[in-house]
Formats: sequence, C-alpha cells, structure tokens
Amino acid sequence: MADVFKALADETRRRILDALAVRDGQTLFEICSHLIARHGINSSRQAISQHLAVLESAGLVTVEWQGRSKLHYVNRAPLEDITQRWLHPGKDPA
Amino acid sequence: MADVFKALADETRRRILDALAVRDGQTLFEICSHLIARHGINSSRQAISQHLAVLESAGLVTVEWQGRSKLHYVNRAPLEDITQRWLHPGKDPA
DNA sequence: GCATTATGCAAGTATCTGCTTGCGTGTCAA
DNA sequence: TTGACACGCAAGCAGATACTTGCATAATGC
Repeated sequence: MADVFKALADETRRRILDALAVRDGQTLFEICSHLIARHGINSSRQAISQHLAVLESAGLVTVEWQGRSKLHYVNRAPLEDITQRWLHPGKDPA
Repeated sequence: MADVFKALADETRRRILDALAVRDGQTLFEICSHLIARHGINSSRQAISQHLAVLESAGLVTVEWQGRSKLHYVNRAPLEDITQRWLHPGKDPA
C-alpha cells in the first residue's frame, strides 16, 4: 500500500502508466520512445528502467520476458485497493 | 493532481487522514494525541503541522478557524478525481 | 495587563530520491 | 563464434523532503 502511493508520487512514473494504458505490453525502449514523443520526457534508459522497477515492486506493473525483451503490463488492482480503503471504507482503518 | 499523490506518499500523512476519518474537525493537538495513542507516531507538533499544510495545499484537508483553534476536515474529492482518471478513464490520457 | 494556550514561520540538518555513468549478463543474428 | 542488442547492477551526486529547534503572532482566561 505504501509502495503504491510512493510509486504514484512521481510524474514520470505516472506518465509511464499512461503510456502503457495507450498500448499494453511495451518494452523498455518502446516506453522511452513513447515518453519522449508524447510527453517531452527525455530521461535516460536507465532512469526509466529504475522507474519501472519501482512500479513493478509496487505491483502496478507486471512483466513478462520474451527472449531478450521484457514486456510491461499495467495492473490496476492496487489502485482499486486504494479506493476500497479511502473512498469506501468498510471498516475502521485505525 | 501531482500534489495529491505526493501528499499521500507519506505514511504519517495517511495516518492523519485516518485520524480525521475517525473523527472529523480535530485540532492540531488532538491529531497529535491521536497519532501517538493509536499509531505509535511520536513526531513533534511542528512536524504534524507541516504535514497538515501539505495535505491542505493538496486539497485533501480543509480548515476552519475557531478562535485560536484550527479545525481540520477531510476532503475526499481529490481522491475521487484520482479514481476517475486512473480507474475509469473516459478519455485518452496521452 | 499578563500569563497561558494554539498555532505559524524560518533556518539548519540528515536522510531519501531520482538521475547519471560505467560495466556486466544474457539473447539473437550473421 | 563474434558482434550487436536489450536489459540489469552498483556507485556517486544533486536536489528534495521530513524533522528539529527557536522565535513570533494571535486568542483566551485570570
């Protein structure tokens, strides 16, 4: 839960999720190209790779290796958990 | 939007929202007491005050002065905006 | 008025975070 | 097998962030 909020706190990482929402299953290079082309983000490959690692450890992105390429997919389940806890609280959070 | 995620990225600030969810309209001192009693958070008054300022500028908390006391109220509207954008995207976010 | 209470402001510090740089590993194709 | 490609790992650095400390401001009660 904490990891999800921290992952979403960064603008570049939110853009990455946007990119994957447009087309799921992109590789690292494809995501980099997408960010440069559509969002004016000009970070290095390594920077984006580290962002993807954060998103993955937060459960917001799942990966699938295919040869030497790593495909990234969005996972919205953690976001739904957030709404369950913060917008439709069924039980006392304290 | 960015401010909301950054505000929620901190554990103590999420606890503050929890405290206000239990009882809305608390003062700074009441929130401090609540955090110490129920969450084992032992930050100073100033630290909590700064967290409240972050929550307020993110629109997650609204305030109302009553004499020399400042009452804090939760505002869930920004959270609903988040779910609208990330879980029920009506339009292309790119 | 004077002390107390509730809070804000501002500077300093230590830790965290995002980014870069350089190198290493595994995969594919010729 | 050799070179190119896609990616990971690790160290170092600059800026951001959370916290503390000290002082200031405004309202309440005697």
